[in-house]
Amino acid sequence: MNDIYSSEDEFLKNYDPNKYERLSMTTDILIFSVSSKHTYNYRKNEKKNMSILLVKRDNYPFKDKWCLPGGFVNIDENLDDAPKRILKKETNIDDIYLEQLYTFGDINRDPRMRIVSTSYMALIDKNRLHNNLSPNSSWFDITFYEEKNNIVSIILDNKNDVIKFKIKKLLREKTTDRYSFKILENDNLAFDHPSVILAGLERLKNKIEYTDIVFNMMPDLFTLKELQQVYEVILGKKLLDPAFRRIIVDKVEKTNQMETGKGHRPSYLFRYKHK
Amino acid sequence: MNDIYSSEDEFLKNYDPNKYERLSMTTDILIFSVSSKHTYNYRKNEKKNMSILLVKRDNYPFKDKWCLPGGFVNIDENLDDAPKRILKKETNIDDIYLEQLYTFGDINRDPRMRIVSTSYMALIDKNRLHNNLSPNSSWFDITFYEEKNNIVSIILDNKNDVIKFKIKKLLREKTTDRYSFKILENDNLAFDHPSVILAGLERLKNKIEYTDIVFNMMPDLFTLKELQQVYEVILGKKLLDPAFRRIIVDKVEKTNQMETGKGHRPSYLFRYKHK
DNA sequence: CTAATAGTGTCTATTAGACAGTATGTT
DNA sequence: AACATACTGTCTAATAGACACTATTAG
Repeated sequence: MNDIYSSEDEFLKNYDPNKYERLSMTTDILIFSVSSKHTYNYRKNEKKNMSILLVKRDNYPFKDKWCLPGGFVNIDENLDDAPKRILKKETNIDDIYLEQLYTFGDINRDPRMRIVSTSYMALIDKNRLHNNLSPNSSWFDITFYEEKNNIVSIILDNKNDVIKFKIKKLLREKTTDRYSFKILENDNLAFDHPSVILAGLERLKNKIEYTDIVFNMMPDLFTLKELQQVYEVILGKKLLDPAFRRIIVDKVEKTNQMETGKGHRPSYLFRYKHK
Repeated sequence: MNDIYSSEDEFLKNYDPNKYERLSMTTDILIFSVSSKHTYNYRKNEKKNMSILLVKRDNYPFKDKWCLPGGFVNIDENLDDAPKRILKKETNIDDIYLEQLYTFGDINRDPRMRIVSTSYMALIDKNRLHNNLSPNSSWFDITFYEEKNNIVSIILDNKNDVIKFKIKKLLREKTTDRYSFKILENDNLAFDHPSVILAGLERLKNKIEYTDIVFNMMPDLFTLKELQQVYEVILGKKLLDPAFRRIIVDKVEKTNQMETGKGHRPSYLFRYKHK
């Protein structure tokens, strides 16, 4: 086993890449955005919601089920470049916020063969797409709530299909990993993608508190109430106006533009203040 | 490309796993622990420090350099099981805290071939090992400090060898990923392991504030000052005694045992209070 | 005018930071 | 007694939570 070579070059020349059986890698991308639910009272504000882009599979495995956008990592492509390539293909936009989330590598997570998948989370302002989506993809509104016993229910809805699943968060005493999830119920989402989505939602919930990533999902100009609603929907709780404004005030700058056409006092528009 | 099959079974039977060229995966493990530096004044307390276990490579590539313990992921092994197997081999202990850190997958990160590596972070109380280490591995004390311009200097020292490296944290406007690092200087550490170590230190620094993971590095019984010193060395700053005690008091329980043999007032010993 | 929301002032409660004091072992 | 550290009391500063008040628009 420990063959003896006189130099690194010689070693590399003789290296057998098949000493360990090789595997395939894919990447799955959580593309999160914010949606607005229209209300039929002209006075009332729209309701904000999180949404996620899913793709309908037109091929086996999991034919006709929904799944996260993704694909194989090419052999001559940096791991990080795979999600960028797919994101570009899917949205036709280059500069999208993207961060690595977690790598899922259970033996049987893919029925085809051994495939390890590194998931990424992308945040985008949906309006930048101008409905410029590939035909088999669709935005799903996200509703999620935590029941007792560390069970999380997630509902995805694109007005035609509703996808529901439940996941139990496993808290082991020692090898405690945040993303150790067990899928309890799942109808229509392919692979282990329910776990990936939950991992993403938890990352988002966590990072929104100590980073500025929300602004990647906001348009250039927004009201503070809109921003607050995005925080609220991600954190799953109401925030008090004065407290929220105290926290956010250093991150945004007021413009002299205002909303119009609302049946109530109009709000100033703000933009993200890069530091 | 879109072959037509009448069923998922038929599709799987005909699936060609070589449609995409396959690659190898490895895992690298950051095994963190706490060390104590003896002082030659009988009155003074020992100084605590973080330490990390490194292995001297006895084979190419990077022969005779130090690296993180790790190895190839087997084709019939869950991704998470690879670090567990290696950790068991390295320490002969089963129940070690372990969490996935990040997956590094640049094309040329390994001179042998295309290898993607998922790194894990393990936390252990060094005393559980009873110096039961494999002969080519060694604990290195960690010193790190952040210079200006997002440059971090890290020094690893095992009293025989000193390993120094500098890393620049890249903050890109859009695709901002925490672990986008550029290695500026590096003498003696193999592969991209400097980046892996920095990623681990940052994760630790972050998670110590909102989780109880520190206790995985502590012995069963410890003084509050020892615990405080571990916090201080991970966070890189001094903490005030009363403030620290206020925060920690709910997580520990006082025993009726005390230290002995110190040239000053002895401290009560505490243990972690699992909730 | 009214409904609905925007935006602010201020009081209180909680938490964090700072410092000084008292307590207690070994040599 | 002297040293070094353990541990606590308390004051102050900063932050978070709560509520109420004023402001402003479309219809």
